[in-house]
Amino acid sequence: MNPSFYDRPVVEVAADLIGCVVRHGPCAGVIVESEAYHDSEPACHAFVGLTGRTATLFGPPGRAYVYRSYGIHALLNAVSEPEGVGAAVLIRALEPIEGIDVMRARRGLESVRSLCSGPGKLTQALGIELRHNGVDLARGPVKICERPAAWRDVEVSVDRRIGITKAVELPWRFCAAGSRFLSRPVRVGV
DNA sequence: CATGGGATTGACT
DNA sequence: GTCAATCCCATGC
Repeated sequence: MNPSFYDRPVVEVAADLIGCVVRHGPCAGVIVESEAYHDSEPACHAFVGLTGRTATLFGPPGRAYVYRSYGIHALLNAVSEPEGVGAAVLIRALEPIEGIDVMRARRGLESVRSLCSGPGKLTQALGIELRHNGVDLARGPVKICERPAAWRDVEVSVDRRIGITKAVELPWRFCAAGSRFLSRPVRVGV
């Protein structure tokens, strides 16, 4: 996927990434859940401005932003919008499609449904770590590729973001409608 | 230089 | 439902 794909409003990118494929080595999965973050709202790390931590977020679109959460988990984001704007799409869940036995070994689990059903889970399953911060998602080793044919016309549901304490009202969470591989169900009603 | 707060998960009541 | 694990980094003294 070209950098131009990411050089757009981050909310559009987040919605369009549903159905696309994340690859790392022998493992791959279809993105079924994503969230948008933008430096104009306080839930985004880039809200504090340009610092050592947020440099990747303000960098060129189409790179990976990987950071450690709660001291334990690595979370994968796709940097979006033009260079100079701090914005990224958090990849929150995948439907595993390749390298499932490798994922099982890394996660210590059998259930395919639980391998990638959360932002910390999918990085563990694919072997994505902090050292992948800044890699070009078009070149790898961590890559994001076009939607497979079966996902071309996937229906996307919208919801509020999960696990944040600020700007909770923004409807910036996107899910593949009806997917069984989400980190949490889509909230019905509002 | 010390401190505190997470874009989470899994284990346990 | 509750709660601890554990590390990076932004902030403030």
